[in-house]
Parts: sequence; C-alpha cells; structure tokens
Amino acid sequence: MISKALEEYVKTMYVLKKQLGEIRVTDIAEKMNCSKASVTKSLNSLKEKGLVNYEAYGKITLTKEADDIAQKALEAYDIVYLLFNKLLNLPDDKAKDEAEKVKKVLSDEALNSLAKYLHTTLGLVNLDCRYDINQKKCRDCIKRNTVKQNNE
Amino acid sequence: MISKALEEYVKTMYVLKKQLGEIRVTDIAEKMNCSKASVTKSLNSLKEKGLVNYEAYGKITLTKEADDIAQKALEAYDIVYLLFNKLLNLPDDKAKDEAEKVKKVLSDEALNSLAKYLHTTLGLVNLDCRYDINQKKCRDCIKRNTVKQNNE
DNA sequence: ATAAAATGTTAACCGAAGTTAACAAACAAG
DNA sequence: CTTGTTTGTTAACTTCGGTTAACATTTTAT
Repeated sequence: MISKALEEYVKTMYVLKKQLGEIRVTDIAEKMNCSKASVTKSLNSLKEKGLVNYEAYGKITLTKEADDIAQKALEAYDIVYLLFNKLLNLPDDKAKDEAEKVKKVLSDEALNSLAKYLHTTLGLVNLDCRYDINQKKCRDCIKRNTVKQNNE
Repeated sequence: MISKALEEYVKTMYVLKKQLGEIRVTDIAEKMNCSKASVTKSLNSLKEKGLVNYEAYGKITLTKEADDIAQKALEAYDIVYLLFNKLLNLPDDKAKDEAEKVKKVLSDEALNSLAKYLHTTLGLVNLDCRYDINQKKCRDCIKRNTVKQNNE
C-alpha cells in the first residue's frame, strides 16, 4: 500500500499534467509546499513502486496505476465537496478544505453511499440516471457535473 | 499543535480511564497495537507538552488540556457515526470505521454544520431544541443521544 | 556560442514514530 | 522474604518524509 505522502505526490502530478501539460519538479514542489530535493526523493520512491516513469533530469510521467489512484482520489474529492458545499452549506473555500481532507480517508463503500445520498437528496435532475439509483451511475453523474472543480 | 499520533494516544488514554478507571502502559499498547516501548516514548513526549502527568513507573493521568482534546474528538466521532450509520445507512461496523477516520480530519465548523444537518434531517424529535436550531445545542443533543457509542 | 538563470540532483543531516532486546521495578504467592 | 511473573523503561536501531547547501544540468538570452 502506498503512503499518504506519496499519494499526495501522485495526485499533485496528475493535476499538474492536466493543467500544464507536463510534470516538473519545481511545480510539484510549489504545489506541495516542499523543497525540490524532497520532490526528487519522492520521485525515486515512486519509481521503485512502479508509479512513475522517471530518469534524472528526464520527463516525468505517471504510470497507469498511478493515474488510476489519482483519478479515484479526485472523484472522491468532488463527492465530498458536494456534501460540504451543497448539503451542509459551508462556504466554498471551507468546503474545499474539508473535501481535501475527508476524501483521503473515506472508503470506497462510504463514498458510494454518500454519492447515492447526494444524488437523490440534491436532486441533480439534469442527470440521466435520476430515478435509476445505481451507485456507479451516481458517481459518474457527480463527476460529469463537477468537472470545473478539478481545475482549481 | 499536537501531532496526529500523539492525539491518538490521548484519546486512547481517555477511553481507558473511563473503561478501566486507570491508565496503564500495557493497555495503551494493546489498544494502539504498538509496543510498550513506543508507549513509554510517547508518554514522555506528552509530558513535555504538558498533556500528561507521569513519572517512570508511576500513575498516568491526563491534564485538563488533554482531557478537552479527547472529549472533543469523541464528540466528533458520534456526529460522524450518525452520518454514516443513520443517514447513509452503512452497516454499523463500517460506520464506526469511517467515523474513526473522518472525525480526525474535520474542522470544527464542518462538524457544526454536520451536526445541524443531522439534527434536522434525522428529526431527533425527543430533543428539546428540535426547532431552535443552534449549533451548540445540536451537538449537545447528539452527544446525549449517543452515549452508548463511547463504551465501544 | 557562451554566460547567466532556472531547474534538478545529491549528500549529509534532522525529528517523529515505530521496532527489538535487555534490563529494572512492582507485585503476588508460596 | 525471596522468587517468578507481569509490567514498564532504556538503548540502539529503522524507516519515512522532510530539510539545507553544494553541485550538475538544461535552458534562455544576448
């Protein structure tokens, strides 16, 4: 199992790839609020674990596995964000903070239940699965309806 | 600020005090799934930080500050447990697992909103503040209605 | 083409939290 | 009271994630 810290690196890199088209040490360090040295070290750990393709001074890319990890985590973020912002009415920035933290600890099962609940309760009526409550679909709907959140 | 790890020790000790009437190294190690050596080390850190009264081979007691930390955390547990068990309908054991993890990361503000929401949504009609929605009261009500959960 | 600036790596270090193994203290029972 | 068991502590070590400082590489601009 990958550590919390390394997972953070993976997610950060995933977002950077989307946002900037490439993944650079400096940008990772910036986003993670840590030194570049620390980034380099973590990249080597991630390489060990087969999560990153990387040679010193070379291009950095995530492997399929890392990509999946990141995607799942970001999907979780969207769901939890909805809980805090739309259901509990926390201000946007607070909701984001909480989502950031809570998404990291939720199990898949809990996430599914939450997605389902939000789906029905918030009445996301523009969704094609509105009365066909099925966990996979609920999660997909939420994903489609919150894409902007990812480009923070 | 106290670290996550040390906070876990504090909460464990709080519960042990309630359950067994005293706090012993062996029992802490048992609950925390770690070595007794590790417990001793942590006790010394906690003493440094003024969270525990402790001398080698002596009685262990929590200071007022530690007690407050633990109480707050356990209150958080109750609220989050309700979310997963009563609102999202997760089975009891799963709800407990999630609550255990989520309570650790939620801000006070998020917890208040959540308590409020649960209070109205679950219609805890035996509560004297049912239509006087006030965050402090909601939290108190939930606390009164979930006392058994603490004696896990 | 080369000098300066930006970027990335390495080495040596730190602190937190854990471990095991050996030892010390406390307690219970004959 | 002394002995054996349980309980607690210490010492030496490990791993993880971070740091700074010095160095190497790459890129950019003249």
